Amino acid sequence: MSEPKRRDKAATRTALLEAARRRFTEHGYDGTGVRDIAADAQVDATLIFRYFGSKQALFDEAVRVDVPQGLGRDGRRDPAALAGELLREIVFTDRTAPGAEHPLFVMLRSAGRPEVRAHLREQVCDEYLADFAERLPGPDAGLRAELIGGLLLGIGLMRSVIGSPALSDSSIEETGGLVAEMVAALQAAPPQ
Amino acid sequence: MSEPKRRDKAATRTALLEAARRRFTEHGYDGTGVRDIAADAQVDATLIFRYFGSKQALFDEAVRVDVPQGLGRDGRRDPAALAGELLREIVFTDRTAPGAEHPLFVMLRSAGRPEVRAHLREQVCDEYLADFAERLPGPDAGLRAELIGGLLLGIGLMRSVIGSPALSDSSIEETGGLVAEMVAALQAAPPQ
DNA sequence: GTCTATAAGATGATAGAC
DNA sequence: GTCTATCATCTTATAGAC
Repeated sequence: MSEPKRRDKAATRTALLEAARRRFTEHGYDGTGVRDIAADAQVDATLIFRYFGSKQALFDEAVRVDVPQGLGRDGRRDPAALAGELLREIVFTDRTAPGAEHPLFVMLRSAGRPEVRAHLREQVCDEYLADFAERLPGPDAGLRAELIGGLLLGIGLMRSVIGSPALSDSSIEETGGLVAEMVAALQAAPPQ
Repeated sequence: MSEPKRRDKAATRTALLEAARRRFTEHGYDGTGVRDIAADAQVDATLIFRYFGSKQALFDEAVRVDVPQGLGRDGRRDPAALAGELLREIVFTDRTAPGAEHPLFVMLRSAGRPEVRAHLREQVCDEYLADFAERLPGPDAGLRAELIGGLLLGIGLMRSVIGSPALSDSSIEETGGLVAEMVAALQAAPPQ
């Protein structure tokens, strides 16, 4: 028998991070124990504290995401195209991959914690939606931008947590085409 | 000093149910302890087991909702009007009221539990969205219906858990007008 | 670099006194 | 109809042996 364990700090860390992302995504922060994560990663639970300090710190690192700055900032993309990009980046990720669910949805499932909610609002409203508000007409541009955010988040929710049949099976082209129409309508809508 | 407590079974039960709905909505199933609920309701924690049997049973009763059957079944309402009704019923409830958040969002925050997810999918897809699919054109009517579901759920999410500024402050008329435009666009969209 | 043992506290749930 | 006391189990986290 070879070594009983991979004596490799980096590999252990990565394995823990991926297992954490999977567990937190599926069961939320409170529903996940450090023992569960460690078992999935096939390492000892105490290593979590050795490498990350605490369960909370592991969570923070597992859901950390760098929002792609200025998604269409150089080009003058219209809102529908922007929405399409976000749809691909956030919603239509390959969820068969190791820790592939987008961090936004991991946070959504752990939104019981106030700090997680604050982080979520910051990221969604201030980072992702800022570009939309600039490109939408009317005095209610902010509201329209948030409606687009709600649409994208809702689609992701239907696919990942609710598991609705049609959306879960649909291709990004199919869904993206319909979403583009909805966003275009929002752009054309008269002030309410 | 008068009686130390309201000796009233019905009142205690109701108080527990309302406190449970509030707690479960805000902190999710796992983030809520029976002691928390009892403290909010100002009764003893053991009464939860006396009246409901278990924490899980209390949760089930707290989130039970009767889907209004056949929302526009008698009238031949179009999807945009139907969406408006759901928006009012599900999203724009008065959240200052006692246990007012719609049960769907309580479930969403406790979606770590598989049974809750199943219940959620059943209610959203089979009950709420069935009426839409019938009224939408094209071979992808089911997909379009789920997009509407995602939009409504996403809007509720932005308001309740994310707390996005514009949507949270908006009136149902304002938001409803924009939602109607988006749903109409979905109705008019060519098959993808 | 990894594991054993354990601390210190919270959890859901029960039995029985009042 | 309500409360006290308690159980068994689970939690995060730490100290220290190997």
